[in-house]
Amino acid sequence: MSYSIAEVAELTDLTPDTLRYYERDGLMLHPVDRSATGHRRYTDGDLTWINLLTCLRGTGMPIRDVRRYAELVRSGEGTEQARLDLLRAHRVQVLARLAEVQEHLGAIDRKIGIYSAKLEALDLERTPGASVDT
Amino acid sequence: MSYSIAEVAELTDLTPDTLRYYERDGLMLHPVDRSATGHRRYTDGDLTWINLLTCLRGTGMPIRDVRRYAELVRSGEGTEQARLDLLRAHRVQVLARLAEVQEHLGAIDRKIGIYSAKLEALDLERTPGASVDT
DNA sequence: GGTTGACCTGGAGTGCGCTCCAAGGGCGAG
DNA sequence: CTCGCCCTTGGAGCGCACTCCAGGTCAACC
Repeated sequence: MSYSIAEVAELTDLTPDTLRYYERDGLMLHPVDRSATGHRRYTDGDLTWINLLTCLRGTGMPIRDVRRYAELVRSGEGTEQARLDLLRAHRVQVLARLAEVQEHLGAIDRKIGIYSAKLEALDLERTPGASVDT
Repeated sequence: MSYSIAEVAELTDLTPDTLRYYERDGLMLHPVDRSATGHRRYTDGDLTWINLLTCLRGTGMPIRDVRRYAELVRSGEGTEQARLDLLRAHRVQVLARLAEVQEHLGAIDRKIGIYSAKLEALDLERTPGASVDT
């Protein structure tokens, strides 16, 4: 099975431009295969890889680190420890970032609570007969 | 109590440049007070506000939306519903983003698990007498 | 044979969020 | 009086990650 760039764009939620950009920038394991007319033909293996790219990018890994990871995989056996180190380091960063976001979100939630209470109080004022339990 | 820009930078983990940038860009509620010599003097109220800015920015709200929120607060009473709407919309986005990151992170964790197992197996191979429980 | 449409390439452009810089003011220490 | 320091302003520059464009190739269809 092989796919055109438009099909892959559809399947991965990336744009054709982004797919070409990733390839140029060394994020793919190999240059993508070409048809007789020079059009890209993506394999299932390519899709699997792009999926991993998406996970790394989607968790905020910078392009340059993704490229570094791709280079390690490309280098083949013997780089497993380095790959693992890279992924683990990234994992630590993501967890830290998640914790930070959750903390900030907590503060925002408290703010939302304050505004909600304020507005509800105003509502009750305007409709004095309304039930307290709504 | 009032603070120099350097002190605020220290307290908020922002740079003086960023603080000036936020002010220029309309993210502050008011232009910051100045000393007789034209130096910025931040109040405790300013600090509280910057803290909120940090929560919004730290959860990924774009500058332009933070500015919009600042404008609403500046406009005073009557904008509470709009502020609440803005915060709630942001909250929804943050939760969606968090879920996405967590999903991607799960995939990465599985990858880490695979590499860990692989490398552990290799280790055992190299040190045949080692205990299985380490 | 002309047109359409998908794709190609190299390179320029964009939006975001800072970040840095040059030129200058004011003030205390030596 | 000079030096060093902290601050001012307006404006330029930067890194990131795309995103867009011009000009061209090829195959298929009318």
